[in-house]
Amino acid sequence: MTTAPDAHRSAGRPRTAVLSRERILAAAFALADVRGGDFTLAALARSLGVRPSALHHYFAGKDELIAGMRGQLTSRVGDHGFDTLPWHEAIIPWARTYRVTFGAHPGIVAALATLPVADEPESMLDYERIARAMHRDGYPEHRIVPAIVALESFIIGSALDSLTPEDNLRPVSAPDRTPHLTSAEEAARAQLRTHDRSAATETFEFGLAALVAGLRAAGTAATVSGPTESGV
Amino acid sequence: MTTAPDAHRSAGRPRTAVLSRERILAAAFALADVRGGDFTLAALARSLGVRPSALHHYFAGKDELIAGMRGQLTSRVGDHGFDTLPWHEAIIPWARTYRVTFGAHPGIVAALATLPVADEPESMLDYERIARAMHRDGYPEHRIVPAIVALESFIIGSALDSLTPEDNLRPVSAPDRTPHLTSAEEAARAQLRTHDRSAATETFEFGLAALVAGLRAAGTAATVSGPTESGV
DNA sequence: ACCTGAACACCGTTCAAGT
DNA sequence: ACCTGAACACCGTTCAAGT
Repeated sequence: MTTAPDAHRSAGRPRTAVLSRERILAAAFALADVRGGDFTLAALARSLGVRPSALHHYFAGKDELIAGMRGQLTSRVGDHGFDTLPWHEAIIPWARTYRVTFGAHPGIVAALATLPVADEPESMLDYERIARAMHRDGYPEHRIVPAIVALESFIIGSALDSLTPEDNLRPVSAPDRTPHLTSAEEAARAQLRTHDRSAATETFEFGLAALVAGLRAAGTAATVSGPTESGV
Repeated sequence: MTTAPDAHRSAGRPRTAVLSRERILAAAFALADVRGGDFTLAALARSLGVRPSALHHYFAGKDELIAGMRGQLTSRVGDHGFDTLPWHEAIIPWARTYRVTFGAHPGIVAALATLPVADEPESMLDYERIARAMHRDGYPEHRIVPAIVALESFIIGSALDSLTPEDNLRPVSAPDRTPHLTSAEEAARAQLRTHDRSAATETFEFGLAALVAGLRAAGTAATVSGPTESGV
């Protein structure tokens, strides 16, 4: 929370611009970091010592601001050795970074996940690296995009999961009505103590390894079955 | 959009109650069905021919309303033969239903995914069925909950993905800068024409099969590796 | 008990007015 | 060009007042 450097600034154009896309984005991330804090343009303007209307000079609206944040986050994820490692190895640190990068801003993940990716160059170059590595490693051409999107869905879902209160799935209310779930929960909890990781992170690592292994195997298998759209 | 049966109702208590939790929830789902429509209490009240403040008689606030919707959706998912089929078979139709049930309400998925699951009995009984089946099939006790949560993360992420515009990942802007991604996208698109499914559904089926296969294999493998929390 | 109507403290966005 | 300040059309929530 940056305090206003000059709270009672006079009207009219300042001698030197107090705002910039960079400064606004930085303040926006700082605002999105706080947990329960509602991510509003009013609060953002307040933290910058400025009126809300001033923000519209740099971003057309709230959606464009969030899109800007998303673009900056995507470019932060960066490369993870896709050129030197097999795709199924390089994808692991990439997925980890992706999850913590997006999960680090509780006030905004939902908006980031929901907002249509308006064809960002950053995302495209990110995907291109992965697609190239998978192609090089002989992954079936028509399954490359589905595999990447499936991974992304899991990562986004995991980022959202990491924001829920810790004891989310713990059946406190009626342990006698959910005996198997309760004992499974306890077993998982006991296992957790041997690691330096949260339950959400442990689950993510477990699921990620499983998904990547499954995607790898599917890259060499014959076909995938399932019902038609109209049959659902 | 239900129109008000009596738009200019007089003030004071009506002879017979015009609202109920059931009626409000039904109208809320109808409202959440429309794509771009903002899900507001004002719009909900309007569709019920009632003032916004009247809703607070049945739900403490917007969050409680959404929690009520979530509970109703969860109980709709229901059983899918976990008692008679192996968990890795019964889980497939369960996951499909889960995704379409939550994905059917664009205006609300993000809120559903974000809102902390306040210990709903419906969810707990749902998870109990799965946990019992996995336990019966010899799945390692401490991995049952992580497996379920990983699946749920994938499903939530896929539900969000299914709401984005169709050509989301298609690199329209600079196909020459993303050659591998572009050709992979085209190959996937060609493959898609042979099925009666959307790209999102195809990806979901592919990823689901891979994840379940991976989780199954992890249930018989030795250990899962990964970095510690502090090392991320 | 069940709803209206007014009130409160907010939103995001637009736009004339100042320098 | 860059910001303020007022204005607009909204929000969700509270609460006295009516029947």
